[in-house]
Formats: sequence, C-alpha cells, structure tokens
Amino acid sequence: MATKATIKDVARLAEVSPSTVSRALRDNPRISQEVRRRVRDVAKALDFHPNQMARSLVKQETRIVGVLFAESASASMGHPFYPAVLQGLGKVAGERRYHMLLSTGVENMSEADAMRDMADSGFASGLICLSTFTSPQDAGAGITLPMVEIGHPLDPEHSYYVDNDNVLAGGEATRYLLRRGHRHILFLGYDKRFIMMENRMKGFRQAMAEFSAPVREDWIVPARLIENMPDFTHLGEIFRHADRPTAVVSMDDPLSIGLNGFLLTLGLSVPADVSIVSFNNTQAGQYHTPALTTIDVHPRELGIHAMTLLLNIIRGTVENPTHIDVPFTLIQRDSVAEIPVE
Amino acid sequence: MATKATIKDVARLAEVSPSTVSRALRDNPRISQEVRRRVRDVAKALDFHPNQMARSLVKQETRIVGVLFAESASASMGHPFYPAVLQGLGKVAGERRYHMLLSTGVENMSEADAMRDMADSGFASGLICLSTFTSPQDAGAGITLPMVEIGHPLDPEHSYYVDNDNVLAGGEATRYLLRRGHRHILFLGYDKRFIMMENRMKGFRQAMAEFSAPVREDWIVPARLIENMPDFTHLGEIFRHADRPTAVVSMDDPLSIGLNGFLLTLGLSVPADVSIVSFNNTQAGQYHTPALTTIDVHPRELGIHAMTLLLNIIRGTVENPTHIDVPFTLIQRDSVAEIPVE
DNA sequence: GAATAATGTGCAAACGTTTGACCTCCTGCA
DNA sequence: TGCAGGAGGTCAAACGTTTGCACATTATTC
Repeated sequence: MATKATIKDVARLAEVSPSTVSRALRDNPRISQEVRRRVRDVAKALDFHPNQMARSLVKQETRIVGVLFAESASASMGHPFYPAVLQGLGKVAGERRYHMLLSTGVENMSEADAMRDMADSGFASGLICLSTFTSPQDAGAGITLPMVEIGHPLDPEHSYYVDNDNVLAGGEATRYLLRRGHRHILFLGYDKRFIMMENRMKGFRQAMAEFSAPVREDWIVPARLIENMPDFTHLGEIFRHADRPTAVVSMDDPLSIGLNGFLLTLGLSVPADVSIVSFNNTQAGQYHTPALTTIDVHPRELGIHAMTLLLNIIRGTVENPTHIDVPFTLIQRDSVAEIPVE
Repeated sequence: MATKATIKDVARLAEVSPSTVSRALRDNPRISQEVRRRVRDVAKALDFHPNQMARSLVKQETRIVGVLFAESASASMGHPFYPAVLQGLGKVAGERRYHMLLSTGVENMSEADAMRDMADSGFASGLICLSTFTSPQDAGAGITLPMVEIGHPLDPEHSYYVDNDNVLAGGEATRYLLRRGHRHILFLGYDKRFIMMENRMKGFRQAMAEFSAPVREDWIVPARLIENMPDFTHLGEIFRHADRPTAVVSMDDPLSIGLNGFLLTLGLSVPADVSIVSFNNTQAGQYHTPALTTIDVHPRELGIHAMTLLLNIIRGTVENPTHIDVPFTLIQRDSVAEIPVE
C-alpha cells in the first residue's frame, strides 16, 4: 500500500482477471452481480483509483479542456471580466466532470503559440479561447481540436463562438443617453486590440446618426483595457473646454470610476455635470458613488454557454459552426441625468 | 497525416528505431549529430509532438499541478484576491513549463472531496490549496501528493504553506489608527470561516490593549467575505449613536466601499467623521473617493511563492515542512484622518 | 441427447512513449 | 592477431488501462 494500487492488485485480491475488474467497475452488464460486488469491495478497500493517464492513453480521450486567455492568463486576471468567465466555464465543466487546464502565461508567447502548445500537449480534448484580439496572426490556424471562442472571431463563418451583440450594446448604451437629451457624447476606452471595441464603436456611431448627433473624432478617447486609465491630460483639455461633453459612453467600470475621480478634480460632478453609461457591471461600480449605470455583458453566461457548446462539440452532438449570442442588460443606476433638449 | 503522427512514424521516415527517435529528441548524447539532425527534421516535417499521456504513463510524472479553491472555484473568483493569487501561480508555473489544472467547482463538494478528487485523478503531481477555512474536516487527510497551502493551515507543524502574518497585519492596521489618536475603533468584516480573520482579530485586540483602548464586542461586526456586505441595520444603530466609532478596521476593500456609501446616507463622511483602514488594495479602492488606505497582502506574491515552493518539493529540493511568510504593505491614502487625543 | 444460445470470464493486443540491456561496428593498443 | 573499450544504435519490456475475441460453463430448445 506504499505505492498506489493498480487494477492488477485489485484483480489478484478479488481473484478475477484485470479485464473483469475493469468491466465490473464500469458497470459492464456482462459481469455478474456477485463478482461486481466483490470487485467493488476490494477496490474500495485498496483505495483504488484507475490511473487516468493509462485510461486516456487507450481511450484516446481526456476529460480535460484547455482554457486560453488572450493576454497571458496572468495579466488578464486583473480584470473581473475574466474571472467571471472562468466562473461560468468552471461551473459547467464541473457538472460534466471535466477538468480545466489553464494556459499559464509564458512571457511573450503569442496567443497562437499558446494555442499550439496547449493543443500539442495532448492533454486537452478541446479548447476554450478568449480570443478577443484583432490581429490575424493569432488565429488558430492548423488547430485540429474542437475549439470555441469567446468574443468575436476573425473568421465567423468557420468558427464556433459565443459573444454579445456588441454593436447593439454600443448602440443601446448610446441611445440611453440620447433619449435623455444628451447630444454631446464622448466615447471613452476605445481599444483597437479588441474586435469588440470596433463593434461597440460601430453601434455608437449608428445611434448617434439616428439622432443626428455629430460624432467628434477627438472625443473618441482610447484607453488600453485591463492595463487601464486613459490620457488624462487630453481628457482635461476636453472637459475644461466650454463646449464639453455632457455624457460619456465608457467601455469599462474601472475606467468610469477613474473618470469620475478625475472630473471631481475639475469641479465637475456625475451625473449633475456629466452623465456616464458604463460597461461590465463590476462590484466597484455598484458600490461607487454615484452607483454606475452600466451594461452587464454577463461574462458568467458567456462562460457557461461556451463550455456547454464545447462539450457538446466534443460529444459530437453539434455539427456545423455555431454562434451563440448572449444578451446583455443595461442596469440603470445613478450616473445618468436627464437634460433638456437644447 | 490525417491522424496525429507518432514516434513510430518518425522512426520509419528517419530510418531509425523509435528508441533512437526518443533519444534524439531528448538530446541524449549517445545519438550522433547526423542522426539527431535527421530525426529532428523528420519530426518537424511531420509536426510530431510526443503524446504526453504516454509519456506521463511511463515516466510516472505529469507536468501538471492541481489548484484548489476553498470555495468552489466559481464562487471565489468573484473576489479579486483569488485571481491575483492565480496570476502568481500561473507566472511561475508557466516559467517552469507546468500546467495548472483547476478544481472546477462541483456544487456542494467539500474541499476535502475536491482534494481527493484531484489527487485521485492522477493528473496532478502536486496540489496548491487555498485552504483558508477553519473546519477540521476539510484537512487533507490521506493526501499523499506534494501539497502547499495558501493561508494558515490547520496543522502548521506538518504542512507546507505560505501566508501573511495576519496577526501582525491586523495589529498594524489598528496601530495606524491608534497612533493617529483614534480610540473608538470598530472591527468590520469578521468572518469566522477564515483562520486569517481570527488572526487579524487577535492582532486587533493586541494593538488595542497596547494603547489601553477598550474593545467593544458589539463593534466586532461580522460579514461574509466574498458574498459581501454586513448587516447595515446593526451598523446604522452603531453609527447613529452619539458615542460612535471614529474609525474602522475593515477586512476588505469592497466592504469599505460599501460602508462609505452607507455612511454617506447617514450624513457621515470619510475620513472627516470616520477613518477607515482597509484590506486588499483593490482597484476599486484605489480609484474610490476617498482613495482607501489599505493593507496590500500581495496575493500575487503569495501565488508565486506557493508555486515555487510546490515545484521545489516535487523536484525534491525541499525536505521538511516549510513556511513562507509574505510581508504585507500598508498603503497610505486618503481614508484616514488624524484626530486630537481626547 | 445433441445442437444452440445465453451468460460470465480470461487472454492478449493495443495505446505511445521511455529506458535498461544488449548488439555491432570500429579504433587503438599490446 | 587478439581483444578491450567506446560510440552508436536496436530490442523488448514496462507504464496501467480497455476491449475484441475466444473460451467455458450452464440453460434452453427441438
């Protein structure tokens, strides 16, 4: 008992062959009740657990799926979005008795390399990919494993993916402000690394057009998500100007909170002077003063759907490339004020 | 090429035996330069990657470590502490070319069960355990795998673990307030599920005693961490009272932010009326107004040290149960005011 | 009273590697 | 010439399962 018990040990003690043990434990109907019970008892007594490596080797299947983060796993974890997705992934993986193997962020390894690495390792029988990036070389060329992406893929026609309708989301955030009289709206947090951002921006422009509100290109303010915080000197110029925005569509709660603090230093307050519609519904935004009106993209649901889809693909119950659209929710709180139409 | 290339395919094309291929690829000195090159080329051409399952089977080692969360992984991810730890774990795992297998939160599976499950699965060759709980049945009885815990273990004598000195941390947070004249201090966020909390509380009491400040037991306010938010009606009574606390030691930033908002509704402001020293140095607290004075327990470092320790144990370069103490940092910001000693 | 079908079990091959032991040259030396 | 010894390689066993097939027993049928 010093070393782990193998199926042979069980076989010997139960006085049957290894094959019988194997079948007995897997409830093969060809084994008699009596033998089955005996085998079970011995297995329990020896604390026997089949070696998964051996098992996987012969069955050519592992109950493991790889999970890949766009940024190295380490970096992305800083933002609550990713843990939430992971939460969802973990929930259904757990239910279906799968394990998740994390792509651990090897420094300066591209997403593509990480993907290959994970695929080649032979451990994963499927891949979840938080492929939110736009660069084409990060596409999973040559990956033969079942794979579903979270976020908008480069090649939607041939990919399985789950995503929000980000052009709609961008549009709705903007319309929410427009309907309340705002016309001078700034778009904060444009990050061209994410396709998602392109889409939200598209929605933003559409909505503005619908209300005949002009889009000022210098009011499209970039900010790297995750690493956070935009160029405040530029924002300073904009908001110190007499003709300043009355509202902001902000791509991320932390960004909005940062902006709020910054506006305070300018003597501007939210929502009295500037309204904000934010994204991501974080705890921080919820307990912030004022509580942030924000769009919840339901990252947990994204994870749940992605994992469910992947496991179904692996099981072979899904045929053609599929796309799941997770609805978002606009949560009304206290960061938006109505203003009279000029 | 429809199916994955095996070592035999390489052997055939390179006109050597499988053993030679194996040795060539692993840089065994017994293989000549010329053969090595030939094998390498063929392997590359076939896009051959050794099957890790087979490899692990014979070598009796997997380059995988299991990562276990006290709460089901899903639940805990909500708090920034855990992702940060994961970040640290991932960093060193990646560097050492290890993968991390997440214990996916199967509903109502105890920590102990999850541990067994992970250990029995045979995939992990070591375990990281976020064992912050106090209940004794969650101890890893019978686990034979190398294992290091993050947080204070139940059996410190025989465990490998990395932790903060939480009694010191609790003490320092309190002393910071005491030195600035505060004597009426409330302890917010006591959660008896965590040993950590017991320790911080101990430090709190010690510090209070040093300054001869009385500890009022009804000012020890519980709150479940992660799930968040204390009993505000109770807090309301306390803070509406004339003889109210002038300061709070709060176990978590989100908690502090919640408290701040609540105090605002009472017409009390931070730090003018109530000072707060918080824990966990979250982004939310950093961008909060006022910015939170908070103790950073360096969760990322916890992860880094834990994984490093575990990998060293696995490598056999660590003998006896070891304890690593990660220093914390008190970050001074704007949530504490000095008050004149009465 | 055989042939036929269930029923229960064992044999051995297979999964794709690694590795200790063995083989075959060849070189150098006495 | 004979032989030690090194260099370079092959063979086959092993890792711990699963599973197709063969086998043996007992029950069923004509």
